[in-house]
Amino acid sequence: MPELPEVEVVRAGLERGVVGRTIDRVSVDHPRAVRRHLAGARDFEDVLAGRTPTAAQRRGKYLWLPLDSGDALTGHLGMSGQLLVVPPDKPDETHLRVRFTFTDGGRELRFVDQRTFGGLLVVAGSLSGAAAVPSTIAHIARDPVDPEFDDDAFMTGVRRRKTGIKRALLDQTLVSGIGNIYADEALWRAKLHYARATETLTRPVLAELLAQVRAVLHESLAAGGTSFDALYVSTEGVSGLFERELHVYGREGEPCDRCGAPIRRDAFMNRSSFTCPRCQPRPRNGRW
DNA sequence: CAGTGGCCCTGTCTGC
DNA sequence: TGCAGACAGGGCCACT
Repeated sequence: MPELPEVEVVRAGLERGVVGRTIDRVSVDHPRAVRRHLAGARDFEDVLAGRTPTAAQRRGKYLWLPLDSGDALTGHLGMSGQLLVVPPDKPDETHLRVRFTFTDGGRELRFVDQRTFGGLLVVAGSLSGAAAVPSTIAHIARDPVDPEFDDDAFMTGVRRRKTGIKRALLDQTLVSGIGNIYADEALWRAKLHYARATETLTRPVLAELLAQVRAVLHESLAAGGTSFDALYVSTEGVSGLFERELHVYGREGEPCDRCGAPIRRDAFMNRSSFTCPRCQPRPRNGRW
């Protein structure tokens, strides 16, 4: 559920709450949370003790903290991951997976994850250049709010695909940060059906879609992200307020805010797609 | 090679 | 009441 706006809220919280503080001890309570750290949970704990995060970075839905050692603590929240900065005497969360304490004795960093789709790992010495990203994230495209995002390359890339537009929006190697919620919202705003064939979309249509993607991401950021339940919260445990501004996602049967037609839910890629059947007519033969 | 679909995981909700 | 099944879904990986 955390998509770009939610992950950005967490990144900002890490910048405020963790950067510049020296890690004292790390304890992994659930090995699956560090399964991508191939050297194992014990190594994860050992290599982080005594290290100091120097920044909090994000690309798409990935987060990383460059460390004074030159390594990077990298993470993904998956479906239900939370990074909380809380007082040490706060009772442990039910799904606490990793705990970080700091040498100043102040607030702890806790990785909490009910469904364990998320995870943390340390990527060794991969941050030499100023713009470098950890090697495990190198295949992820820039996101639409990144100043260096290449609009032309995105439009060319979409038109070269042979698939539906929503699949393209969800492909993190083409454009990152967009998940099921914001894909549906941006497509509704652009009046495009999710199955529209990518090769039929003109550059002006794609430019408009990209503008709507950016609009919905920025509006959600301003609202602190979208929280359907307690699964997405900021580092301070605060929910976002953007759910009340959603036009289609999760609104099956409710009237479209533009035309009044009841919102439709379709099965799509083992999940759901929400559309207005009138504003976003289903293309024939994947075309129009 | 690109595109597609199955799977991982747990809590909540619905229907028999 | 109890239990099975559906659903939530990002990303990885196997398969076509």
